[in-house]
Amino acid sequence: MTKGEVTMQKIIAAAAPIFNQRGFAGCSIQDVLDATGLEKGCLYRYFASKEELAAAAFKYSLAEVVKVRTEGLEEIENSVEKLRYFVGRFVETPSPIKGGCPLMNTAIDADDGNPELRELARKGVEAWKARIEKIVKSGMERGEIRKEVKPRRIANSMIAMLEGSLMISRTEGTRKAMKDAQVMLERMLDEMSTR
Amino acid sequence: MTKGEVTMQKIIAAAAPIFNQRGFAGCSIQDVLDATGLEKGCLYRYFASKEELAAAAFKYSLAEVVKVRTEGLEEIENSVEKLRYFVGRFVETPSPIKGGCPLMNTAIDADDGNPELRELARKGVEAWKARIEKIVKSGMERGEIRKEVKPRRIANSMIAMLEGSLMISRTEGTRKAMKDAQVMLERMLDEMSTR
Amino acid sequence: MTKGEVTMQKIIAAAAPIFNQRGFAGCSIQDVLDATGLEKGCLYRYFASKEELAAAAFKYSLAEVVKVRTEGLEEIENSVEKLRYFVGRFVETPSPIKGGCPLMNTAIDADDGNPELRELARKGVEAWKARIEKIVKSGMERGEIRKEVKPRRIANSMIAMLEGSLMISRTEGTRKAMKDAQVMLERMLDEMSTR
Amino acid sequence: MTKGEVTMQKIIAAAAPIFNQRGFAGCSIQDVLDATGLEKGCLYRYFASKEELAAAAFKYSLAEVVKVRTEGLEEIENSVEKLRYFVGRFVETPSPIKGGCPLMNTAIDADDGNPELRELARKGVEAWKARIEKIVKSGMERGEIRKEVKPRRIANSMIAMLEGSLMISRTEGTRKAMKDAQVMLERMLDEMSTR
DNA sequence: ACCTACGGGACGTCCCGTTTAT
DNA sequence: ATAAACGGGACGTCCCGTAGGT
Repeated sequence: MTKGEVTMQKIIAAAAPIFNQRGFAGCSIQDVLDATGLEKGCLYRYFASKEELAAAAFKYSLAEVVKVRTEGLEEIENSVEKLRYFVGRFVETPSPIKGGCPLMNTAIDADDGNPELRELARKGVEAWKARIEKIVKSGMERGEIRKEVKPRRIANSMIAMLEGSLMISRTEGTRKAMKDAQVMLERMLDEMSTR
Repeated sequence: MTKGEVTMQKIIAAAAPIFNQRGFAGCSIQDVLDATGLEKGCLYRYFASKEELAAAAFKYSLAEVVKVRTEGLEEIENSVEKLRYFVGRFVETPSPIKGGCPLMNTAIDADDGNPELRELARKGVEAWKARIEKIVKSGMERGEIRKEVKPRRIANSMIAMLEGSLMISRTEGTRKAMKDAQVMLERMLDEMSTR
Repeated sequence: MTKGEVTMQKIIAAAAPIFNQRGFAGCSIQDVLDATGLEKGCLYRYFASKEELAAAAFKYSLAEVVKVRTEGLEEIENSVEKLRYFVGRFVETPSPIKGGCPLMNTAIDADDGNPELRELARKGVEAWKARIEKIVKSGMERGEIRKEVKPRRIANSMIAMLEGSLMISRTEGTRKAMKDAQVMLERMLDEMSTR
Repeated sequence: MTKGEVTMQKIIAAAAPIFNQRGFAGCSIQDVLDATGLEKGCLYRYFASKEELAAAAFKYSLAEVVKVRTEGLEEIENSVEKLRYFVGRFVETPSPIKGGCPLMNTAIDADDGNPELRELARKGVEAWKARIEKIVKSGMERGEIRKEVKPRRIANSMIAMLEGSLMISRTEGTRKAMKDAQVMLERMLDEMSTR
């Protein structure tokens, strides 16, 4: 890793929580510079524009969040348990990037204007859904999940419930909504299980 | 309504979709002015600051959204049907203010900084939850809803599912996620019903 | 004086010693901003470029210097005494603008490039020479100064001696060179006097 | 002279007029490079910093100037003639380094900040003064110069007059001021002569 | 209600001085 | 000796939010 790459990563890591907390329009390049101790000329060597920096920061944030939320997931074999584990992990683990879930933040923040960010958020949701759908499908093949279940609907419901309750929890400043979501989702998982 | 009040309302109505779409930091007072045809000096006769304008715009947006989502609700007597109606209405009726659900937008946008807006969003969520909880409780009293049900959990789940799926739908550009949410919520309502 | 004019003067007064000390290329707009407490956007409302600001600052510096050096000059009637007074004043009074004589500084600093500043310095020297020449000529008319004297040569010699010795004094950090110049110039004045 | 020394001298000779014309802050290392056809990395093999290069360039400029101004001086025996010759040479010979007298330029340019250059300029003035004082003193010993004369005052006056008039001449674009200085200085020399 | 004045500050470009690798 | 990489930072434009004056 060259010195420049280190610097670039440093910038991204510093920018990620700033963009995640304050949104694209709500923070300035100067805020990022202050957080890194670097100067403008340096930053613009690595990122052609604020948009590009925001995109890199979002990718980083999303990767960090995914890493933390899926840690230990592969070691579980049973698909229902996998989903249950995933729900628990989401509910218990706070976002490693300050400012909450970058996927939701960016989806909302970039919804109008900033097509690049918007597209990245879209892909993030899509990949998440695909991952859940795959688990459900494989569970059906393995006979762990009932045949009538619609994988896409499960994926949408899980994500919606988790993100939605996260939003409520953040505005309320309590974890209650997330706990409620967990109960409901576990009930859903029980119902679709063949056991 | 005096002439001044008309002007004020005109400004608010113009500002609402702009703030809702682009967020507080993402749009300028000039954007609002352009939408009204008025000039800066005039706006400052009615609103002391951008924050104040944004707060007024949010209150307006929220009121509009609540009106549209609860229209016809009071005419339904059965509490389960009431909730079912509400879900349907949410899923089918787009936000009357451009830019999606102002509650979610503002909750996310104002999460860091802008305490006034943040507080307004909090109250909005709180009121919504209270309304649902009240319906559930009255349903329990009326024997329409099973006793084991936790009103708060129902409220949280409904709102989380609806807002979460709304977010997915917006990033995807499809209504699928919302339809899925509706199916799951109706299933939930069936289960809690005494019938 | 409008608020803007006050601000403009504040900027000029802050910029004058900075440019005078560090030269045009040797200082930055930011240095001036720091000295005023203002921000860039504000400064560029009043000055279109660094060059323009430097020109205004130089004009101000020169005017201050001239004011201080010629104070009390008009009350003296005899032309030789006038010149003597002027020499004394120059030797004893330090530049009111930090950084030494702005005329010499700018003449040297702007000698290559920066034609506007260069021209201002030229005019400054010209005016100074003209003033001295005028005193000499009037002295000749009044019979106080000998007829053979060449006014231009007196002007050139006085200015050269004063500015040259000022330069020496500054590099040495002593006032000796200036005192020596004073002695020589007074001797010169004695010789050209008819008394 | 090794190959490296040749390169070093080439750089210095190229840098001298550039620094002398534009000042330390007013020119860039790239300007020097362009004048030599070399590349940056190469220059930094010979000079550790811009300051160091500027110091070397100044030393070179000063040596060149002194050489040219004192050429033929030693062959003159009479001290008054020596001084007269010196004045003439100064007035008639332009600086061999473009941009005027490096001593004055550097004295002004480095007056604030850049202590190394400042010190070099100081030493340059000091040496010049010492040289003139020595001639005066030896003239007094030899009986060519009157006893009442103050060597230091003569040195200061000569340098001040010459440098001061040089400054005037450069801003005016005429040689008049220098010629006037020459006349005055020769008159001064006549007066101090015992003949 | 309009219009202009005002100070603030973000953005991005350019290039500088220096270091490193070749 | 060349050339690319690196961090620093100056410059100037644009527009923002706000205040006054008309």
